[in-house]
Amino acid sequence: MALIAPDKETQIPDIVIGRLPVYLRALSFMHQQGKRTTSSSELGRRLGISSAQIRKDLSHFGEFGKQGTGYHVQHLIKELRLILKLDNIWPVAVIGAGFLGHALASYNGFEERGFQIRWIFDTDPTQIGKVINGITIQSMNELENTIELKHIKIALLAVPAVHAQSVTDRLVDAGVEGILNYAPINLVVPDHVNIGYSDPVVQLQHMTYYINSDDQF
Amino acid sequence: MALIAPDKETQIPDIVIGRLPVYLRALSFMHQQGKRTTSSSELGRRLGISSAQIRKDLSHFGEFGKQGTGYHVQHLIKELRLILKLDNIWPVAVIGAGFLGHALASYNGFEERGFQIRWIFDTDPTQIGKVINGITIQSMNELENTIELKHIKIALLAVPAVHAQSVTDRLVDAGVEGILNYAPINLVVPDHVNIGYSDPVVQLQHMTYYINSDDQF
DNA sequence: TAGATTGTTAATCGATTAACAATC
DNA sequence: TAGATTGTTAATCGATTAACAATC
Repeated sequence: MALIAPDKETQIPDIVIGRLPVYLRALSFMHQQGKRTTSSSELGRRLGISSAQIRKDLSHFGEFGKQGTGYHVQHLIKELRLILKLDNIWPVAVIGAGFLGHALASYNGFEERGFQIRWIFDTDPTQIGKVINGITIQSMNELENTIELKHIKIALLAVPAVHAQSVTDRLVDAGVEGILNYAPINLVVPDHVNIGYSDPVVQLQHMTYYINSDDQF
Repeated sequence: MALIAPDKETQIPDIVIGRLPVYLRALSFMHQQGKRTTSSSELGRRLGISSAQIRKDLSHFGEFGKQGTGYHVQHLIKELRLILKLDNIWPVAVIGAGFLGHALASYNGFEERGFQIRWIFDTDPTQIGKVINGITIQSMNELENTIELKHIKIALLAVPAVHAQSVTDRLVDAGVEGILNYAPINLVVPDHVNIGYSDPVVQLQHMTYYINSDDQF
C-alpha cells in the first residue's frame, strides 16, 4: 500500500487541511472571549481570508452552519477537532535538549490543543538525567526502543543541522510518522512520513524581499 | 506564511518569493559540500519540487543558468541573496525573554544567513539587565525609543498570546515592517507590514490529519 | 415576516507542468 | 559533434471568488 489515507481523504486538497488548524485557533480564541456564534464573514475578516473560502473549505467535510445565523462556535470547534484527529492527546517526543529543546519542553501551550511533550532525548552525557518540566532527558541510545515501545508517532526535531537527516532516518525506521523539523535543512523521507518545517530564517528572508532597506544600513 | 499582497508592479507571485529562501538554503548546503554546479533537476530532486518549477521561478528574475551545464552554485547564491535583499545583515529585535526568547537570542545560525539579533526586550524587572549571548535584556519601556533610534525593521515576537496584538501595535507604530510571530494567535496589521507565523501546534494539527491514530491510544 | 447567511455552482484566476527550440 | 540543460510557451491542473437559491 503506497498511501495511508483513503481515497475520500486524499481528495481534499492539502492546502485546505492546512487552513483548518488556523480556523480552529481563531474559533478557540472567540470561544474564550465568550462568543457563541460566528459567521464565515466574521471569521474571514479576522483571518484575512474571504468568507467564500471558509465556507468552501468547510463544505468538504459536511454542513456545520445554519443559514441566517452562521456557525455555533463550540460545535464547529468540536467538528474540526474530530476532522484533525485531535479528540485524543497525541504524545510527542522532543529530540535535542539544547536551548530550543528546552523551550519546547517547557512550553505549556501544547496540551490544551491536542499534544503533550512526554519524552526528550539528547546525546550529551551532562544533560542526560536532568529534568525539564517534569520530563527526564533520555539518552539517544534509547531512542528506537522508546519509540517502538510507546508507539510514538510525532517528534519535534531540535538537533543541529548536521545530524538532522541521520536522526530523521532513525525516527522513521522506528515508526515516527510526523516530524516537525527545526533544523535549517531539507529532509528526505518516505512518502508516508509528514514533515513540517520551522526555520525562522526562511521566513525572515521571505519578508526582506518586501522591506525597503534604504534607511536601514 | 501570510504576507502582504505583492506589489502589482513586481507581478512576481508571493508563492515564488517564498520558495527562494528554500532554494538558497539548499544551494548553500551544496556549496558547503563543495559542489560547484547544479541543475534544476538535481535541486528539484533534493527539494521534492519539479525542475520546471525551479526554472520558471528563477526566470522571473533573470537568466542565471547555462544550457548544457546548469547553474553555478556560488553565482546563484549571490543572485538570490541580492533578490532577497540579504547583501547586508539585518539587525533584529527579540520581544520577550522567556524560554523561547532565550533560545532565539542564543541561536548563532542567524548571522551567516543575513540577520543578527541585537536587542531583546522584556517586562520582567528580574530579567532586565541580564545578558544573553552578549545582548542585554532591555525594559519594554524602551521599546519605541530604541526601534525609532536604531531604525529597527524586523522583530521576533515571543510574548504570551494575550499580549501579542498590543505589542504588535506598538512595534508597527514605531516603524517595524516585518514580524515573525511565535504567539498562537492571528495578528491584525496594516497592509505594509509583513507577518510570518510560527505556531508548532498549527503544524502538528496539520500532520495529524494524515496520521492513523489507531494504535496510538 | 424580512434580513442574514449558508452551501454550492460556475466562472475566474493563478500556478504547475510538459514539451521543445535554443544553445552551451 | 552529441549530450545535456536551460528559458519559455502553451496546455493542464487546481484554487479562489462571485453569485445566488435555499432556508434559518
